[in-house]
Amino acid sequence: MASELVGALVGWYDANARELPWRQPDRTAWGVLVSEVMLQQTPVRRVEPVWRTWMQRWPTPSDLAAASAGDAVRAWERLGYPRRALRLHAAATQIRDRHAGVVPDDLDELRVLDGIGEYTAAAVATFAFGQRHAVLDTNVRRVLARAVQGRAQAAPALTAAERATATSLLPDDDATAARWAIAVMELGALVCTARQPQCGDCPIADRCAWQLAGAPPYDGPPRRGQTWHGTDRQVRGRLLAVLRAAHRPVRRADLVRAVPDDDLRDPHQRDRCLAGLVHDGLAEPGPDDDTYALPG
DNA sequence: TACACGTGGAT
DNA sequence: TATCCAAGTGT
Repeated sequence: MASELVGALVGWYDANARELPWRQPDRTAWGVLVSEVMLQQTPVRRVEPVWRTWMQRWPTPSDLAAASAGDAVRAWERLGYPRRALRLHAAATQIRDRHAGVVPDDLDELRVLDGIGEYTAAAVATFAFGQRHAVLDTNVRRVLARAVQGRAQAAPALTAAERATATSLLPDDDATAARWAIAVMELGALVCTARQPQCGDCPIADRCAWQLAGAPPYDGPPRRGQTWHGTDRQVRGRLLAVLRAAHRPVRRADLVRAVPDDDLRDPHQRDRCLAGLVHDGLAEPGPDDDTYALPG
């Protein structure tokens, strides 16, 4: 029965998968790794053009490692969460120094690279190297929550039970498991979506536990919404946008102009955020202590 | 475990 | 307009 599920989903994927550059036959493991980091919390449409430019400029980990961290942050453009650019740069350096510039194909070796967590390590091992791993991202968790568990959405945090379910569904051989993994994720991205699932287009709707239960609404613990307006995150973003746009050190007065007092939640917010950016390695103070720039 | 961390499109 | 959501990770 599980094999029927696999066949239905893999067949659907072959007919409906998006053509993305990191899925092309000429893709590299590095390209897959870069795509996975960029796609963390950022939609495909916004990643694609940045990924193309990035890969043209830095076609191998060693190429990126030879650049400055600031160049990486600037090339990250407006994908968001710019610490990912810093970590990707650090991972490239680690790949150059510890793996002779070759992206490792071992799950545990991938997992300890900067910015590579449980999901991304499994994704690279699976999509770039065709291995057999449970790949649990938000899409897969939602599909399994519905199709297997019969619930409208997954729990707020990944559970051991979900890992066990995903592992139990994995086809035996590596190649099929890898195709299954990408197929489930694509179904979650295109059909079994969070807001308005297109169950009429779903290849497994007839055996979906959630559909068979009458599509009951979510009854788990509420998800905390992301706060935004007036937060440090917003102020950090505005400060960093100024540093990114400038190609020389920026005076404090220019940062004050970008984030005026009236926009602050408290009088110390701007200084606190600036210090936070410096602490995170996203900004560096100049020798005079009156200028800031992206890291060199 | 819960929270911090950017940005922009969709509803 | 406000809220939700998008291929998560680090602390």
